[in-house]
Amino acid sequence: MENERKAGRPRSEEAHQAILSATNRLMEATAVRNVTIEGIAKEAGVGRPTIYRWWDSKCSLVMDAFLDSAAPKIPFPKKKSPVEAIKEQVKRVVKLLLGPSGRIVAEIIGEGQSDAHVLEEFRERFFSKLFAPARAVIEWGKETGELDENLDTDLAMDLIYGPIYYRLLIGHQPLSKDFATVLTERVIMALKPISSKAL
Amino acid sequence: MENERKAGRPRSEEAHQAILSATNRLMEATAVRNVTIEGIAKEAGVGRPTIYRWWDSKCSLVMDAFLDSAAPKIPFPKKKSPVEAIKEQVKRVVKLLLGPSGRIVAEIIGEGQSDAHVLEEFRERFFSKLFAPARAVIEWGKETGELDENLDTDLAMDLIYGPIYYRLLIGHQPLSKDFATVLTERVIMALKPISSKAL
Amino acid sequence: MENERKAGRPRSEEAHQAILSATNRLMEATAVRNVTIEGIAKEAGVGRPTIYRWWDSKCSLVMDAFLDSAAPKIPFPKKKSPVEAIKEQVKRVVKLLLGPSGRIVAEIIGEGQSDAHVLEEFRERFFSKLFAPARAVIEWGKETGELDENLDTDLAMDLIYGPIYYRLLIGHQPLSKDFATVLTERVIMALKPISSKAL
Amino acid sequence: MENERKAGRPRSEEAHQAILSATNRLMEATAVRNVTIEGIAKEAGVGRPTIYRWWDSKCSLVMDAFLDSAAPKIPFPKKKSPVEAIKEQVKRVVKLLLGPSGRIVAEIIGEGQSDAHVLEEFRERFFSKLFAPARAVIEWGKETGELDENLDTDLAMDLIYGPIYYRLLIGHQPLSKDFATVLTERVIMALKPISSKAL
DNA sequence: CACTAAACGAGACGGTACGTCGAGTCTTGGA
DNA sequence: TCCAAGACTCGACGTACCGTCTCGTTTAGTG
Repeated sequence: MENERKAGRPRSEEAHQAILSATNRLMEATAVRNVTIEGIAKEAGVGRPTIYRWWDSKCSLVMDAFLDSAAPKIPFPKKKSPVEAIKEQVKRVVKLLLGPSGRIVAEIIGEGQSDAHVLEEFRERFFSKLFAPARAVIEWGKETGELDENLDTDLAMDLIYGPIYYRLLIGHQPLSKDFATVLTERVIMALKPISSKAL
Repeated sequence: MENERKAGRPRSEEAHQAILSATNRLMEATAVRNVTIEGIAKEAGVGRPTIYRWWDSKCSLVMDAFLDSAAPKIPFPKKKSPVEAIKEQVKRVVKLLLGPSGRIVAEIIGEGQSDAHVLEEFRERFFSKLFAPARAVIEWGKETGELDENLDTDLAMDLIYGPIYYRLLIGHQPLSKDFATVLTERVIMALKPISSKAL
Repeated sequence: MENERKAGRPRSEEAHQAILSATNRLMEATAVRNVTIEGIAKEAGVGRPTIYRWWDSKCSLVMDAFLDSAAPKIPFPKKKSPVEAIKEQVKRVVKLLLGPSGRIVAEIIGEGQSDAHVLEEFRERFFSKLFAPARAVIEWGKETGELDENLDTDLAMDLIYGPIYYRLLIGHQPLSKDFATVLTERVIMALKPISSKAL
Repeated sequence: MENERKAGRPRSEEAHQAILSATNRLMEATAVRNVTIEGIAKEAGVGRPTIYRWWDSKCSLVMDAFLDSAAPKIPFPKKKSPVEAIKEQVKRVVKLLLGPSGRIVAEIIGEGQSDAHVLEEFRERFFSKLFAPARAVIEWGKETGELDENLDTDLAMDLIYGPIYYRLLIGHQPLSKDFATVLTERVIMALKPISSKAL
């Protein structure tokens, strides 16, 4: 009833996966920029039209492939306090970006600068998923009073993660665990209730 | 003495400028990604080899062209206090990035994600120049005591400008004058002496 | 007893005819060369494999379709004399080739140049059928003495029909009724008993 | 003065010849139909665009290649009489078509059935050149009175060469030297003055 | 003042990858 | 068992740029 496909050979899940994993292999081996549809087809042992049948651009394929494999699960551990939770999460994000995913994330964002679709997909499918828990923690902090209740959550997110992506993308200074530590220490100061200053 | 070229037709400054301005015109018209050497040559009325003679890649040409024209001079006005100076400068940077240069900067950074040269040139020729005064202001603030004297200047830079570039590059939230205002208000809190905490 | 098919869905005569007539429609609309199996399947509302099940190549399908519809019946009228009969028949062949079938015949022969099967099928199924009566007339003429009794029938056929197909295929001069007339007048001269020359 | 090309790298005669001879090699090895631009490029060690720069279709390339190499010089020997000359020339044409050129000629004509350009080029560049002398001989025969002075030269050409190409293209009977002989013997009868009949 | 040598425009070169089309095969579910 | 639908691999298509390579033509400065 809800089955819309009436007839026809069903999509080959085998080919589908072969394409995704070939894409991932190539993304790890070379710059995303230099990954070509042709190369993916060859690596996957698949006809090029098969790729074009299911993805309308290299970008959506790259996104799919990235999310399919590297798509990082950053489990958000319940911590005793919001501040502790933030510290912990920043550590994990930095750790993730220090790994091979970091370069790929950066390159995808890079591609996105000249292709709005990529950026949009990236935000919707990777970003918002990854950061939803972080937003929740900030809200939690605002409720408990540990963070300024007037704090704009979007701004808070940018204060925390902006510097991280900044370093990732500009590369003027390396990302590192230590950076994560000192960053959070400082940034937390900006998130606390202003009243404390009044003391 | 160091002049090695003895004879021969000297480099045509005319062609040089034609190439740079053609590049700028094209960068404004389309994505940097889609600017081609071929297109530049045609637009400039110049042979392709002439471009390759003087630039070894599209990227360095793009950088040169960008710096040649759009290269923003952000004059750093002396202000009564470091904090005021920071606020003022952030406002100007955001204003700059809101203009047409913003997209180009973003695209260059984007290209840089798959080409280390671009990123390096970008940092050396645009970035460090643009932000040298900002660093100076932070140092000044540390001296006057308005900012924490133990503050790492690099970290401070990232705290201030990270969120801006983050928004520029990810596009999850728009850059705006208001953002500049609230951003600095918050971020300044993170830069102040921790002594207040000692209370 | 001779029915070997025990069970299963019987062959759809409907589909069979749909394919043939779709092919004819397309052959009339475009060059045989540009008729594709894909196009036929779509036009006939039929799956591509169904076509491959019954015809092993586009060529045999095209032949079948051509014979199925356009396959010209050139009824051979009994005439008082062999020479009259030849004249009459040439007229009819030319008339046929001047019509839409002419182009299709030419195109099939054209395809045949790079595919021996086509040519063979064409000869066996179209050609020999069409020209069997003509051969009979020539034999008749040889018997009555109107034509040279030593005349090789194959040669005679080529003398008569060669020039017609020559014009059809090369196109250096147009086929026409007049051509048919003058052609036969001349060619008959070559078929008569040589003895007449001895006079 | 008549030099129109002002600047730019001149066309590589090397590449030009490599393409032509590669095409010829492939045409001899496989059906013209199955010769691909890609294959030619590879065989010639040449980039595909180089071919497209100079030929707008496979057909014109094939024609050029054919004329470049196989382009048969059928020297027309002066004979004592027109009839002898015709016999001699028919022999040579048949001999030519019996060789490897025959198949290629047939295939080109075949391609021409679905592409008017090919046929036109074929007629203009191969056909008319090849047959100009034959026409001259017929005219000569008409002048000397050996051939019917009222004979239409076009028709005469078709009577002579029609049967040959007919066999070449239909393949119902083989071309052969003997065929050439008996053909001319008969066909000459049709070309002689009709007056003989009056006797 | 002629000569020389570098830089110029033009554009052809061998390539790579693009996105599309059609061929012929294979695999479903339904009739 | 046959059908429609349609996904599959394969390979050629014609195009856009790439970066390199001649060409013949300026155009300074040197000898």
